[in-house]
Amino acid sequence: MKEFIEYILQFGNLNQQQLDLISKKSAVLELRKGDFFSEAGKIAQQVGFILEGITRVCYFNNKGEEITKYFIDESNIVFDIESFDNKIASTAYVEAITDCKILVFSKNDWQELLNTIVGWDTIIHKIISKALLQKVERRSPLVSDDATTRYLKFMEIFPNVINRIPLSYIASYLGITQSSLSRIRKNI
Amino acid sequence: MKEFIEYILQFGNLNQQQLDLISKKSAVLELRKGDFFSEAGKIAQQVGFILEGITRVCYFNNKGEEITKYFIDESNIVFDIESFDNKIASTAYVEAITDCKILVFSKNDWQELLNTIVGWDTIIHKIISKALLQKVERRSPLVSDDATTRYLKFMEIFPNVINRIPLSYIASYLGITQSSLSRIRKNI
DNA sequence: TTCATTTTTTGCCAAATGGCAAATGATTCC
DNA sequence: GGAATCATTTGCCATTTGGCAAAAAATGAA
Repeated sequence: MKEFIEYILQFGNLNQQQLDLISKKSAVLELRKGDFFSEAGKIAQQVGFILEGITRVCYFNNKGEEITKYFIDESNIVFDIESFDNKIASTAYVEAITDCKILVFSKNDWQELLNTIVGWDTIIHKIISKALLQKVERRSPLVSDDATTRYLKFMEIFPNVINRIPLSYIASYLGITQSSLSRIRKNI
Repeated sequence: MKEFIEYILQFGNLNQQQLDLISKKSAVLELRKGDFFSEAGKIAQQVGFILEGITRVCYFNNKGEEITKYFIDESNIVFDIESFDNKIASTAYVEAITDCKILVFSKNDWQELLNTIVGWDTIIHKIISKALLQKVERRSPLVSDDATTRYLKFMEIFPNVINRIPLSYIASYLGITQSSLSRIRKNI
């Protein structure tokens, strides 16, 4: 919980009473490696904040290949706004790729916090904007660089992910095959 | 202006008086092909809405190559939030790649609208979230598909851009060389 | 430890893409 | 119209990456 409080206070001020209320509405969800936080085809029902572990957001392309869109690790929000806000089916899976502890808020509680805490909506908007911007920035280099450069940038962006997850997920994130990535690593 | 009113009313309701105020604060900026709407290294000073024409957001990578991150065309917002909000130097250029008419709001006027019009901030947040989501969705396929598929998807996403801009920009957006794109087109 | 399973590396060859330069085509300006 | 400029296509060959399958290494369970 402490991590989450710290996180949100970056984006605006809240008093102790407000923080307590937020705290009271949250729960800790424990996922085993391989469990799903949310699934494609279902409407997102909760907002999460990763306390421990790594998740990946993925989908299946039209060839049936599983594509990793990005990773979400400690101290980041895991949240499918589009599905949550618009009540439409999610297009991606969020899978725990290590054991995870995730702070979660249900849809109802989340809404209640928005209605109760003055300024909470502004903080949330800032958090969401930042998270989305981050995603854009993390995807862009993947397009224009060659595979080796992409891998080097990946290591910069996710230094604490590299040795904790299978190579295949990284390859799928980088848009290359596992074999190619293995060869690329050998040459570094 | 009509286009902009229509655009914002998708995201929330405003009365005539409010719309008039918004109208009054806007100006029309005309750019010639090749002109910059904003430049890397400078702090974004305005919010734009494209009435006519196409712009591209681009930057130079560490090899000195010019990379097109994405295109922004008619009826879309052109806005570097990160630079605008945080008063930090922009990391990208926004270049008109056809002659453009852009509705612009200065930083001051924009701020004034936020302070004056109740509910404007919520609408803006929705607009920004949507624009950012769109960017993420437009970048993702570029990573995991082969070049031909990327080009086909590009044509779906930007049907009215293809024949109005040079091939080289599209190639740079797709992350391939102009020659490769030319060959790919021949095979379709 | 030992066996089974999963993950990673490697070899082979095919296919895709890049780099460079020249040829062709289109546009603009005088 | 003609010259200059810019955009696109093409040829040639080098390099990168993919596809497939087998070997090697790492991990986990009994």
